[in-house]
Amino acid sequence: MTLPKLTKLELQIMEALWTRGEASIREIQESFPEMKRPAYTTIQTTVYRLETKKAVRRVKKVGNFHVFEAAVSRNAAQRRLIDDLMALFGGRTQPVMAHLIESGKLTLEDVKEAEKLLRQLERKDKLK
Amino acid sequence: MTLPKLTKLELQIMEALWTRGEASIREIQESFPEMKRPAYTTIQTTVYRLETKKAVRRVKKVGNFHVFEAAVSRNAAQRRLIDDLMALFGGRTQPVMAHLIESGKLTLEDVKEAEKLLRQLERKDKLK
DNA sequence: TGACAAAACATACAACTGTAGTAGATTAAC
DNA sequence: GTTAATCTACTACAGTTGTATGTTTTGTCA
Repeated sequence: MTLPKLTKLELQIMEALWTRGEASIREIQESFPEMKRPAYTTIQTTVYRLETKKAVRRVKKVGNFHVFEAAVSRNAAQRRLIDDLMALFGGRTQPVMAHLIESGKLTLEDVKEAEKLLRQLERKDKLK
Repeated sequence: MTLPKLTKLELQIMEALWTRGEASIREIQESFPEMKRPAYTTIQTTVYRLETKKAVRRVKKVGNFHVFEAAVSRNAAQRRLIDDLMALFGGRTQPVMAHLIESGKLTLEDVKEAEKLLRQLERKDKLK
């Protein structure tokens, strides 16, 4: 059972659920910056679709509205995004890194941090 | 004039053009691994759409077939892909790096390489 | 030069996505 | 209880993408 592919809007909705834990359609809608807030029913339809994809589930009903929560973790969803991108690059990280650097998004600190993480991981691997 | 968003199939077609320089529909089609080779007309339709998007142009006609070439660079297209992904992460590279590391795609060499690149860039910046 | 092969071009169509309107149900508020 | 606000559930529709078919054009070779 692989986790579904999520679109941009779907991800924004998931983001609201991930940060809040639970939310109603209205709350999700209001989490969008006022200037680019889709109609209530747009959010609703998309949440329903997420439900069909098993990315979201309803947890309870309060008053006359339902409360939803994420059924897939942020981590898994993000991993999926990155894996998909990497597949487009034939799994090679080098071009990706190069682009990140050229565009100035990757700083020396980021890289140092990454290096630390890697060394930690290495140690852990040795233990087993 | 921003460069168009390309889908997976479109990118695969572009890849064929980027590596070959020029190619006919037939050649593009045959660049796909036999087991997952779309029909000739599928490629054709998609190339036409790429033409509409100005990502591809026809350079000449040889015999009764057209020869196409990429009208956007691999570099620009890849940059676009990564920018789009980064936007989903709010521009923060950290989570992306973390995922790459966790999934074992990013090695210590990769990171060292990135560091070198960064230092070079830094020097260049100082000069101006 | 006429038949055949290959390519081009136009058209189609279903799935998916973003978008939203409407009708009817539910709840809250007097 | 009646009404106003809010939700839900259903329906719709246009743009994009992957897929392909059918028809027309072009080129080649006997």
